[in-house]
Amino acid sequence: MDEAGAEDRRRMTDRPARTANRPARTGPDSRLRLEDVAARVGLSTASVSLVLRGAPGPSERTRQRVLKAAAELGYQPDRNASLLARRRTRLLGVMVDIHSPFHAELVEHLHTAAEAVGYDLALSTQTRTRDEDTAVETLLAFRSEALILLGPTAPATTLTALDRKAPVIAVGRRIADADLDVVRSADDAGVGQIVDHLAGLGHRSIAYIGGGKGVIATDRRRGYRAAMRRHGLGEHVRVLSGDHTEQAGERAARHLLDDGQPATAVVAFNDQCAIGVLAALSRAGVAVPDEVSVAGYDDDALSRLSCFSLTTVSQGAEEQARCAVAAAVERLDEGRTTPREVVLPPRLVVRGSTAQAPSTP
Amino acid sequence: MDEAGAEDRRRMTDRPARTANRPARTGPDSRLRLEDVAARVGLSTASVSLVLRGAPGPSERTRQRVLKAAAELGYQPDRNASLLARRRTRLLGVMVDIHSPFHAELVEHLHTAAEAVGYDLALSTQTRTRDEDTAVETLLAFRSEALILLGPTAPATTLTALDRKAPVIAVGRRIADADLDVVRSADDAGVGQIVDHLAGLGHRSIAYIGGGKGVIATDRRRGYRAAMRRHGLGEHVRVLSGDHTEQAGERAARHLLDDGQPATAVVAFNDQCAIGVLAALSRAGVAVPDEVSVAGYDDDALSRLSCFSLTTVSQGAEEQARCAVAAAVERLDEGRTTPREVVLPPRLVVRGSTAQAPSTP
DNA sequence: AGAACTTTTTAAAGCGCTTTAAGTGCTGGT
DNA sequence: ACCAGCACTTAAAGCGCTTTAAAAAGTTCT
Repeated sequence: MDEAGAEDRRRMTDRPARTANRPARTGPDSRLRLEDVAARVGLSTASVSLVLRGAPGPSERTRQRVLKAAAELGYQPDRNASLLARRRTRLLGVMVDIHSPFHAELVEHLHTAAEAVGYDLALSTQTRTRDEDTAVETLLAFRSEALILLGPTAPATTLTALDRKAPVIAVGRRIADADLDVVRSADDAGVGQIVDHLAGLGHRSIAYIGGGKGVIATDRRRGYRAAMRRHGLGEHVRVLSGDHTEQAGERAARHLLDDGQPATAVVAFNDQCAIGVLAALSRAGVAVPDEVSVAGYDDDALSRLSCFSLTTVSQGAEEQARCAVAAAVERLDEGRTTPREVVLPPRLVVRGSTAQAPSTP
Repeated sequence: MDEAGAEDRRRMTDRPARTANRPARTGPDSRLRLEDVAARVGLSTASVSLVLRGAPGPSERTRQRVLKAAAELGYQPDRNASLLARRRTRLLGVMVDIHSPFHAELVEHLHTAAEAVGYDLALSTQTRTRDEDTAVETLLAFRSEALILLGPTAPATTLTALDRKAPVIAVGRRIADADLDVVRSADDAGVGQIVDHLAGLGHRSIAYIGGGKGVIATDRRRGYRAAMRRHGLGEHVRVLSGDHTEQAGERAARHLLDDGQPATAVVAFNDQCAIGVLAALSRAGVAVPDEVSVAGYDDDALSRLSCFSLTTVSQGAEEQARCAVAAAVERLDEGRTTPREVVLPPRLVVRGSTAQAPSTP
């Protein structure tokens, strides 16, 4: 009875039953459909759909039979069709710079965070040959419901415009006057923690190597100044110009060495730059951390190398990822419409490049 | 006339015309449909579809009007719906380890290569918390037509099984006896080039630090042995055990130093390991490259740092990416069914860590 | 046994797009 | 006039799934 019913039903579809004569090696169009498994158990596609999504309704018996059949057939639902049918895609579009190790970490945590709330991730990368716009277009074409942009460089106006197509969550960059969600870490506080750490070790002459004039660089520099003053070291404030490169670090370090009054500690804009400092000091025969302490920022993979063992600041990728996903969910599922900025405290990572200030006899 | 027609047509759909009362801030379900732009110009969706895909048929006048309307409305096609309707997705699923800089480069080139042949990329990453299976499942759920797996670690049997669902192209790893496409670089030849380079600089005592017992490590070690023999340096062959880490490099380097007869050149399994060697040598006061030359493998970002300036071997990401996409296209569009292995020659990158062998007086 | 529910199951209408067969007008030839 | 032939256009049938309203099958209670 059951079987006969199944046969009839199959014949009702006007497409030939592909299941029967499927070639061993399947081409692009050879996948099983919901209907195939429905036919197998002699039920409607509706029931099968219900079971497969764990929706309430089907009886236990039906449930078992369907699951068994689906497993035997190796059925795999077509996400596209499914998403087209429900009105939602439950897809979060993530733009990353695939060359950035920090973004890599973020993506890792975004995955887990998104999964927890039943969302999927669509990844699109911006590279030297593929700009932000293209990446975002792709994300939109996949019908991402929200856009999580890691370190976007587009101007605030562009982002605001984009936000009208889908909620935008900018991660890692402070964005002035844009009407959108921002998740970032407190760069000033991060540098502040480094200065606290060094001051606690007895350092007084703590120099800073800046990172240029970007938003982030400005914040970090401000954090340095504020922390120095907080420790009553206002007169020791010393900012050298630099950028995010190793070369800048080397240059700045040489400047310091050539000076009459070298610092006992150097804080660099980021890890790359700090490594330049290390290189220059080592070349000059200055011992780190015995004579000079050095600190970076970002907790790059670099800073973990035993030959550097750099004290640095970690940006808390996991927390940022969680907040970004939470922000997206609030927008999509909880109807929040007013933009929100989340600023997270970074975390000091003490390694071997900082130590007690040399005793000044 | 035109306008009235448009009105009628719009009313024919039983969904309320969303275009009219769309909220300023669009929710997940607020996008324009093909029908909206069709209504705007008073044409059928079929014509609009034709125009938008640049298909032949529509007249120039129609073409212009449609394009104009689409632009004005800011229409963006729904990729999902579109892909569901054609039977193809033209999507290549790419599994990457998002933490790998080399994969990052590959992805970059995969993008351009895929675009050139009209394919799109779906990215899915494997991480510490997300295994290969999950990543591949995602790719399949998006209905990728082929799977490009970067550095897959799954056993050959698993990959072969997977290949029956969609053509699999394994990149970067030699896979014995699996019935699938492989694109990789010739690891043995790469190490051979390093040895050639060093031998050409007059080195005779060239030691090698192995990378364990993986497929790649085996190939590289074989390449070292073969090259040494080719240069008549068979009796100088010296393989130290190691792995892919900095620590292994340090350990091996200390071994060499403690030995009575240290080598004048050290070739490491990879860059990380080579950097461990550099660290150990520097600590021991041995000058690189004046006393000892050091070389790595992979052309990591690390090796480019000026403080290392490591001679190494680049794997030619671009070429590998091109070949991987080409392989996928052959499978999908040209009906190739027999597996093919593409082995590309790597490229020596000479930097500052290798130099003329010290004259032995 | 039949009413009044409750639990399961399903038919059918889409989702937004592509595609094909069938139109609809126009030429121009006879 | 009439028809063949051409250039466009479009109605309609899907793609594989979800969802809803309604039918079918079971229960329980008088």
